Amino acid sequence: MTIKEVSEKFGITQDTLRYYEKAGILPRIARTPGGARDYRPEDLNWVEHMVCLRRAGMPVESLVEYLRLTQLGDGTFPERLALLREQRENLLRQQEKLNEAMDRLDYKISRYQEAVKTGSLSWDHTEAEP
Amino acid sequence: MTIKEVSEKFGITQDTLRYYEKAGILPRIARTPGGARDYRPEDLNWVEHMVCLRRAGMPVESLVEYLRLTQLGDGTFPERLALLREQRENLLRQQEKLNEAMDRLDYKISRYQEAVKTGSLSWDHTEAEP
DNA sequence: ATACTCCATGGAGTCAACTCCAGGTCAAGA
DNA sequence: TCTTGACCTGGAGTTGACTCCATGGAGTAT
Repeated sequence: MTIKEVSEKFGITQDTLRYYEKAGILPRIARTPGGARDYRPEDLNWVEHMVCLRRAGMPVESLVEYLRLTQLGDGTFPERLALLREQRENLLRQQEKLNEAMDRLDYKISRYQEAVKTGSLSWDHTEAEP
Repeated sequence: MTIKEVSEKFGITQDTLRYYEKAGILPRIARTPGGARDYRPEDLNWVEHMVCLRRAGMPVESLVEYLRLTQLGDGTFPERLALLREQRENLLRQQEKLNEAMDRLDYKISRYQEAVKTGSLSWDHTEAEP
């Protein structure tokens, strides 16, 4: 599969794919005789995995380490497990922050809806207008 | 309240607080006769609000607009509502990405746990090892 | 042979959001 | 009065993650 097809399949640019490979979160992709990247099915799985984790905000640096361990073979299962657990904790913290912000937004939205309907905002000690 | 106290209260640096003010996501903070910032209780509410939304990844730019509208008065309720709704959509999308990544991590973690126990990883078509 | 399109590389540039720093003011304590 | 510590400002520097660009090779259609 060409880089163009892969970039379209996953909705990221070709530049990003090349950057990921250089950065080390994708393995060295096979080349055609002419030198063009030729993504194999296993590569696509890994690309999808990385794209998903990146979209959730996992740092490239951690993913580099993860690929490195994976390529070192089965002996690194415990380290990989530790790394994934740590990242899971990070995602969990991120989820909490999102939920907190979501609650705030929902509260504000409901207040503004009210205000738009009645034309004024009744005072509330939880308000934070400067 | 001094900038030091505020920074400790919310776990952000003094530099960040000054940056937020300059960037326009905090209102102009009152000063002591000597020129030092003196955060009032309403300021603290707003700071908390901004810190919470920033932690969830809401862009500074949107928050600037939000503060601007707020300071323009009650006539901007509809715009503020629209802005908050838009940001709510963003958080929702972010939540979905997080959930997707979380599922992947959990799956991987369970597989690695198994592997660490048995000493090997049985093959699985959903695997994405490069 | 020419043109066109896709792809490669190395390196520079961009962007958001801080973070750090130099040089200076101010108030309180020894 | 001198020192110390917290604070000020404007501006430069950093970080992470891309994104863009100039230049050049390959493969295909005319």
